[in-house]
Amino acid sequence: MTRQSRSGDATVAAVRHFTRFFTRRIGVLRRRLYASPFSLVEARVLYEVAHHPGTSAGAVASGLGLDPGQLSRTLNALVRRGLVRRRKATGDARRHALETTARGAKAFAGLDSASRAEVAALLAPLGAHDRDALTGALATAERLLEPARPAADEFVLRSPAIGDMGALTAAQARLYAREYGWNGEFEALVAEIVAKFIRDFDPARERCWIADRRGEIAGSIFLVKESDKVAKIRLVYLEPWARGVGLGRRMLAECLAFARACGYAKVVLWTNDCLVDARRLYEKAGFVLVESERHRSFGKDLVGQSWSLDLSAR
Amino acid sequence: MTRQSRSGDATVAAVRHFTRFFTRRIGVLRRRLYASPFSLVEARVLYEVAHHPGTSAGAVASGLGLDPGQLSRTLNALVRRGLVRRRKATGDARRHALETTARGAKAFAGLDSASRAEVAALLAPLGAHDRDALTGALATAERLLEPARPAADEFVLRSPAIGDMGALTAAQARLYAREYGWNGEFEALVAEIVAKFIRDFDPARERCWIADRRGEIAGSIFLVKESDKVAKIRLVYLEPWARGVGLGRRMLAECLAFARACGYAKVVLWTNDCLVDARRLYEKAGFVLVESERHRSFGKDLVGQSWSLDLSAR
DNA sequence: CCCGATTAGTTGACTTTGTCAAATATCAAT
DNA sequence: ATTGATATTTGACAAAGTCAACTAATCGGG
Repeated sequence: MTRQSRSGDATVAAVRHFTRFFTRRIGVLRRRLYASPFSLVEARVLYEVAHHPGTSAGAVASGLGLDPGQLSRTLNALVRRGLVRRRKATGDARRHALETTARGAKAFAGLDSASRAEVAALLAPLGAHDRDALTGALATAERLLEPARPAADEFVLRSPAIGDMGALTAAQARLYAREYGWNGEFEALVAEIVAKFIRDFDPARERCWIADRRGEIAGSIFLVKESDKVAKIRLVYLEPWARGVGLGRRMLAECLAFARACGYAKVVLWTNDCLVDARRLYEKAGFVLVESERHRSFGKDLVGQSWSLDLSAR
Repeated sequence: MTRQSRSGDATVAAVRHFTRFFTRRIGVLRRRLYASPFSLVEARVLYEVAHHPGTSAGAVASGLGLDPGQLSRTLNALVRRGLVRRRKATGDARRHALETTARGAKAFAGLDSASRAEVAALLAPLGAHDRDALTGALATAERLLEPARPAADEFVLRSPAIGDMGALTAAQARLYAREYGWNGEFEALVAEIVAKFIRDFDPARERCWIADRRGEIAGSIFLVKESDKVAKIRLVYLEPWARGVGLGRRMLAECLAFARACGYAKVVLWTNDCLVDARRLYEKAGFVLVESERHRSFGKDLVGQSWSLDLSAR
């Protein structure tokens, strides 16, 4: 997937290249639509109205990037054909609430499934792995091109698949390298931890959760067995773009629920004091700081912290 | 980045979602062009002619996905304005060779740099890491959407950056899982090997090459020290889409040249007999099979092979 | 409650883009 | 030279996109 820091120019070139490529590729997809009785814009408007019943013309126009005038005319055509209804909106008489008629909904369903089939045909030659890779790549591209915070409900907590351990290693190594300047030593440490996790995995008492958004890894948390009564949380991380939507809390809660269900009496973890957000998370969950010691690791002077949570209390 | 096998439907939905997103995003970029005296199609045609001097109308039309008629008129407009020249092509009098005039080249340069600046502005909020991630993601997406074999000269051999070891681990684990059904044990092994490589790295006598195509990892090869006189090749792999363009040979050659320069007398490697392509590569480079033994690893019954190359001979 | 400024949407008058079929000029091969 | 293909142009439109003027409602003070 990645990378050696390239110049800004190279990225600009890559984006322009992709834009040209995709314009051509989309062009092909678009043209196909002409087997239907709808023009491309009509189909897009129908899609928008079908997906957001009750929207206003303005919302549709800005959602599709269309000129309000053009949209008005397109809507007229759809209304004339009995596919879309304009209804008085509640409160503001300037705007109309738009919705599809029964006929419009049916026409849209036809269009939609045709479009789906077309894309499915495009993807037919790809194997499962390539599909997953494509899904993730598109999610990454969109996230980076669109400066908007993802919604909490887009994240799924799932167990790891093959390759995820390596991907996690890469993600964490890169994250801490750019945020704190840690060196390859940290990547080696993570690689050793995940290798050990795979080798000694006890499915009944250990688990790993991957936070996944549209096929892109957003974070992780591991629970491993230290002894019969003590579990240890490891490799907690969250991509910066996935922070601030309560995902960390959710992951920790999931992890602790599992620890309780396993009958552990205590959960411990080790972290560094520079990871402020994570520390706050542990405190809120009831963890207490047990020990703190200076150490030199990953090319930096750090302060390691041991935290502990008593599960038998409560 | 990644993934847990999702249904075909989910990928279709992801592609459709991205198409809508990108259509809107491109729309914004396109409109900006209108500050110039060129229409969008004129600009695109000018771009194509400037980049491929001497092309024919047909080539431009199919390259941009334009109707030949539309293109003909657009060319007329550009010729009328003195920006493009039609010249008799050598051999075939039906087609004209197209090229920009001096004025056309100048106009194009202005457009081009404006477009570059615009994309650069779009990317301005991104840090180096995000830029690299975007570059790689776009390369992945394009590769998967366009069924065309990459050209040999697009691949660069470079040394690893932070995160590459984890990414390699993921890539190899996934590759061998889908091609040969190997399980997580293999991923653990790779993670251990890369961890050890980082920890014990001897820059004078060891090296790792990453094959990189447009920010996407396409393969790897490692040379590590076994003893003063013996080096070992490890973790050789090549993505299926990067095969068949002589890249494997190039990587092995690079690696062996380095081994020679280091003064090693012998290079050894261990592989499995099911990796047929790799074996052929080693044979061609002069390696001889030293030993072969059955073993059970990665959830499969395999035949391991030790190969050796004497560097002192020759 | 009224008044000016804003906002949502419509309409008219365009230009640009995209489509399709027919026409013209070669070319390649018998 | 004739025939069937290929490259490009032209004509006639349909669809998409732009821009400014216009209508009707709403909002935020006085």
